[in-house]
Amino acid sequence: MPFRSVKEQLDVIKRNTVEIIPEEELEKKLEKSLKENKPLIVKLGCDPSRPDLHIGHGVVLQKLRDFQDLGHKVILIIGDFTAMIGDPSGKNKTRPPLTIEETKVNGKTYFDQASKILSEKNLEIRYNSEWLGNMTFSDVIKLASKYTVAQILERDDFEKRMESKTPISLHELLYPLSQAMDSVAISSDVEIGGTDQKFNLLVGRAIQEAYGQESQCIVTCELLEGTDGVEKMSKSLNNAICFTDSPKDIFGKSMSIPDALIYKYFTLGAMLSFEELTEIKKQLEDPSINPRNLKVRLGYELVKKYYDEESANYAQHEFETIFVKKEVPDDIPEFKLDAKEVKLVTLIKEANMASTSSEAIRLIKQGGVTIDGRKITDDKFVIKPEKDFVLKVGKRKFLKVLV
RNA sequence: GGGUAGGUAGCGAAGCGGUUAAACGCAUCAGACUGUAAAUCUGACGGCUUAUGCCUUCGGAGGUUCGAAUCCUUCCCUACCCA
Repeated sequence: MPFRSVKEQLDVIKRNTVEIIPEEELEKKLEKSLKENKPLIVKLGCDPSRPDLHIGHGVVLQKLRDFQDLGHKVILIIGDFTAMIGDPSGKNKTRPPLTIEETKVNGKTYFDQASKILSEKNLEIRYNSEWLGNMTFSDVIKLASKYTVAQILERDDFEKRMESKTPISLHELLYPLSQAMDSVAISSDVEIGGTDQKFNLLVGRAIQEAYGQESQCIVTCELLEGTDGVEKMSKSLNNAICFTDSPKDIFGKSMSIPDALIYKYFTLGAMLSFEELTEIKKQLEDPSINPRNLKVRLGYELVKKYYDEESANYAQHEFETIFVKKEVPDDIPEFKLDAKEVKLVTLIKEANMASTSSEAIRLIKQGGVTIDGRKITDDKFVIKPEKDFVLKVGKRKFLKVLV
């Protein structure tokens, strides 16, 4: 398949990226690829210890997709072997290592989710245990000799951990090197990652060179803040909009982001076209337009991107019903009640509306529980239902109880 | 190898023999309010079918005591300084 001109390709590649290092080299690679009609090898490393993808990952995956659409070959590396080390980034703590089996399962999950964005064309998946698992100790020593302690310790995470006196295990220092080895193994031309991966990606360049290869170019993408607006998006920080979230959740979570983040989410999350973004920007600056309405649009666009238009409409409708009109949504889970009478606490717990009875009691006492819209604050309340009823626990848990 | 400081609930961090299920902050959840699952304010925040009751928690295991997160012994783990 014919490639587009270098300039056109660069335009696509540059969109929503932070840095291309070094840009001239990428240009040369693209020229060469065009001349020889040979696709570039584009690498993305995936961490199977955290298989829950969120829209922050979406930014990077979309970039990968761009490369696919430009006709290049994308290799997704499932870091099943490196997961046994645990990437020291993100959390300033040593991560619990995973077994190879766990990482295999997670890798599959990762891929399933990633295919919401990636195309099947021009895609290859490799597990890095394939080559890292076969390295002998002397191979490791050879690899380790290519980089210095001072260079490794330059990495931001390590520096911070040294400062705060949190432990760094020796094997964690090897993480950037093993990731670099992946680049050597597949002779990647380009590696993509979030800006937090910059260090690792650069190590890849150095190690490839040390192994007699041409260095990869690196393309970094912006990180998306989580719904709290402060920390970067991460499942463990509970501020992530995940690929696997229900349309309802994606919508609701979008509504909960701070106003300042609206534009960024439209750009990086929903990835609207340039024209649409300009329009959004204009609306954001217009004081007569309620930012809430833009968030409604955002929620809609995100659901549309990750599900479809119908789900988006539905999620929006549900949100309006529950939170604006404060009504019961159309579609709520059902629970068949067998007994003639039951304590409310028991029912809440058994229907999984609360995880413990203490929690159920708390919810009742705090006025968070209603039956058919009637607030129940007596924690000893016993239900003797004659007909079906709707139980509401907290803000957004509904249950239709069938008698 | 020598020394010092530590390991407390989801996280951070007080407490250092009794009224301590354990201050405080963050996170979480609920209520009020609203433009929203935003912000703010208020409250809850170990478990038990609910009890001025019982059970389980302060790195692990023992011990002293009427009583231990707090004292002792021992083991495990971490950081820092010196070598």
